[in-house]
Amino acid sequence: MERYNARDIETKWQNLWKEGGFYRSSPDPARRKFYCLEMFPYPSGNLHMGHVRNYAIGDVVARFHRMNGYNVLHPMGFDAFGLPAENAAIKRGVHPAEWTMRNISLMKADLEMLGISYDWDREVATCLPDYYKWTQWLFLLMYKRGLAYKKKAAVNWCPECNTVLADEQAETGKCWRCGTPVTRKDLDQWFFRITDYADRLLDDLRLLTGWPERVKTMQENWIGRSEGLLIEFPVDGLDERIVVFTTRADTIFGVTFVVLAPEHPLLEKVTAGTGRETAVRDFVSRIARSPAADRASEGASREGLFTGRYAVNPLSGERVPVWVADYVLMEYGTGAVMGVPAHDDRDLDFARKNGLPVRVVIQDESGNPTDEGLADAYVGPGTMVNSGMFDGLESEEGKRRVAAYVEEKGIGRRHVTYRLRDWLISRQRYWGAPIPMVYCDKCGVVPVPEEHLPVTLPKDVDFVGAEMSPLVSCPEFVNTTCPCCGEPARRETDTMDTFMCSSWYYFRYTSPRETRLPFDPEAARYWLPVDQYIGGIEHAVMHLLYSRFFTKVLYDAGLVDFVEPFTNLLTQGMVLKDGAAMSKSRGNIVEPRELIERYGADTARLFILFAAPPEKELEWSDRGVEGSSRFLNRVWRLVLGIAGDTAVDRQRAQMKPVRSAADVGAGGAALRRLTHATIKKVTHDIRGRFNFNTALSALMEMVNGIYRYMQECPRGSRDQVALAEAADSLVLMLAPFAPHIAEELWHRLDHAESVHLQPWPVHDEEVAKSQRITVVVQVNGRVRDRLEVDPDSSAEELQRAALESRRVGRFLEGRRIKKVVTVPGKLVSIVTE
RNA sequence: GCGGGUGUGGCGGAAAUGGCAGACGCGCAGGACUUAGGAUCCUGUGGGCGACCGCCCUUGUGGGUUCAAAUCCCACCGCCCGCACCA
Repeated sequence: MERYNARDIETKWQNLWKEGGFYRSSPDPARRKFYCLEMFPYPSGNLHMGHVRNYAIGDVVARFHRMNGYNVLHPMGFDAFGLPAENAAIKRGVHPAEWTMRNISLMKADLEMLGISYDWDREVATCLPDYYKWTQWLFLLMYKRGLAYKKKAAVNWCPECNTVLADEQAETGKCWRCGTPVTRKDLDQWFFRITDYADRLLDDLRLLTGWPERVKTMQENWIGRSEGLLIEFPVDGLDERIVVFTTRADTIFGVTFVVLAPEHPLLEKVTAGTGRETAVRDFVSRIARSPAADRASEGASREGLFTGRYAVNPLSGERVPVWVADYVLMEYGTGAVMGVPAHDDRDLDFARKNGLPVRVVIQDESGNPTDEGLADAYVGPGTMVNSGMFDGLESEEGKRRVAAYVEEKGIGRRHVTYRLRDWLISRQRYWGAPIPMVYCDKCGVVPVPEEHLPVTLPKDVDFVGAEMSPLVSCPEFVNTTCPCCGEPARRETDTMDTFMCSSWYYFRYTSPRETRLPFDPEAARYWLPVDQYIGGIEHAVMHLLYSRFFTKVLYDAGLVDFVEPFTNLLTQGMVLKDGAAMSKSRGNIVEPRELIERYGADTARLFILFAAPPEKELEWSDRGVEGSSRFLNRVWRLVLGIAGDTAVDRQRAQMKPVRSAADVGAGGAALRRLTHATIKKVTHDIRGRFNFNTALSALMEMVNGIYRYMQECPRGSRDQVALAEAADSLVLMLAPFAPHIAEELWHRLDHAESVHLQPWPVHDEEVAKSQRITVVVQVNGRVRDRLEVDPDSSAEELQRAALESRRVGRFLEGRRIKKVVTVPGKLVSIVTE
């Protein structure tokens, strides 16, 4: 028999699919659409296993839906702006554009080699002018809507990448890309007012029923909505008020000090005239120099200094000292906190270090804690004590009453604050979309008019690393004329965060050659939102939050009619080897290209889909790969054997249900049952739950079953109808997983059309149903016998059969039956005394 | 610390709603075919006992609910991930 040669088959079909434009898609209002999207890659030059897994999963989803009659959009492109290209330019002298475009073609070749069903006509690369023109257009949209603004702020700076980072990109005090601890820098930067959308980004998480709970929780925590109270503390001896934010208004009588952040604008004024000016200034500059990561960690020292000034507790009238300390962050709340050491861990730590008093104002039912017996801060709920007119109130009620009181007196108000900060989008790098703004001495900051877009990146620049965008030293780029007055002006030299490019690419795919707008609203209305988005969990906050924000802005601008871009989200697990993520330094990398060259794309895809469910981590196994290869070989030989079995006239069953007993020969009924039960199981596993591993195991069982049938029935007595149906069904169901071998075998089974254009097989419930099923009989919870019965046996019949069983009888001897539970189709459970 | 996840044979992993634990695959053992096989095909494979007839134990640990628990409840332990001075 002809051997299975994966590589030959794969290149053959890939070429034919390409020529036939097989996976091209266009809107068709008459058909249900399905937008299947995988996160597009950064073109680093080579595909890694994580990509393969991502795209293999996506391809099953896309192909499955196509076979189920959906009009499927399945595009691919490249997130092509970014630092590695620029670093390559500095290191090796290659131009970032050249480096990137070469990598794109390399990766595209890898993707094609995998046989993923992309509509390549819709390919986008974010670094091309006809794409980034629209990224710039969207920046202008943000600007017009008052959502883009420039401000000087202390921002995260990565000394390795030589650029600033958004908060989301410096999550643990380290650069998301290179892991270098970030430092603080005061810079004039462009921001997007994502905080204006904080509530909607939070509330609309409820709409995302197709998202993993985990991702929603991460976003919820990141947005960090917190309800509380702003309260003014007048400064003793000055006409100034320190405004603090607190979520624990019920503890206000426990305030024994007030703390300002080192960057607090009032600090200098407060300190002035106290004789402590120098000490405070020295302290502040020392803190400013320390790494941001140190300051932002809980284990840090909590250093502070008395400012020499006092503030007045607006409720108790008590004078409390004003301190400055590193543990208070200017970025959160008001940059000032009221110190309640008895009921806050950090305040207690700080108070103990600095000899400040501690006063308990909340106690539980048993009157704890007390000032004397306080070991740890008591942060739980309780009753207010030592709190004047509020004594005796339960803490939640106390919060409300204090808030009402403060608002009535005009010394504060209820306030909601967020952890989320505005999105810093400036980058001091070359390889990004230029921010389309111009600085004119006369007109100030002026946006580039839409009709002048794109602001093109100049090709000739000096990349030698500096702390400023290489564009600064490119006079042809910088020098321009003011769009308002026509006088000489300077261009903005920072480029945009690449996350901006990736926040809207799924819109562009719907009409990638649109020239009047970033996307054709008509096409977007048909295709969007994305029905299934698939990618890594690492983007849970960054990319996915930004994309949601963009979508909401586009909605507000009337460009789209939905508020969430991704209806269903699947976060695939990592690919591990020897228990750890594949990495160069660890030396545990498996190269997809080598794998494909050795076993073929179908084997590679099959193994990845079989080894673990998509959401879980996948432990790589070279042996497992061999197993998948063996399975495909088994399928190959089986189907070819059936196709070549000309002993009897072959009839195509075409999934028609059995009409009469005459349709089915010896053993044919059992084979048909296997076929239809497998169709049922595989369909269910793919559709609802993406359990590709169990779907594949069902196909393996089916193959085993067909082999058994062949072995049990000699050549002449086989049921050709049932066999043809089995082979057809098997190949059809294999098509989404291993598209090349399925296509080849489909043609070998004498079908003229592509397997990928066939409808997904439908099972017949009657045929799938077993004639006999096993019902277990338990005595006192232990299985004592198994009954082979008709699936429709009634409870009474089952019970009678169970009690008649000799095996069961042995365990019933001398005992009285107390109870019998019968579940038809499942079991009979007998309980004795 | 807070939030989320996870724990099942030698390994990857199965067990829709509580109802035969260990599907499928890998590995291993034995056999068949072979000059040979690391190809292919059969058989066996959680642990223990035992006249292949079976019995007992077993889903991180300890309790509980139930005729029945990997699955539900309570407490604990391990590992993984995210956030982490957020007032």
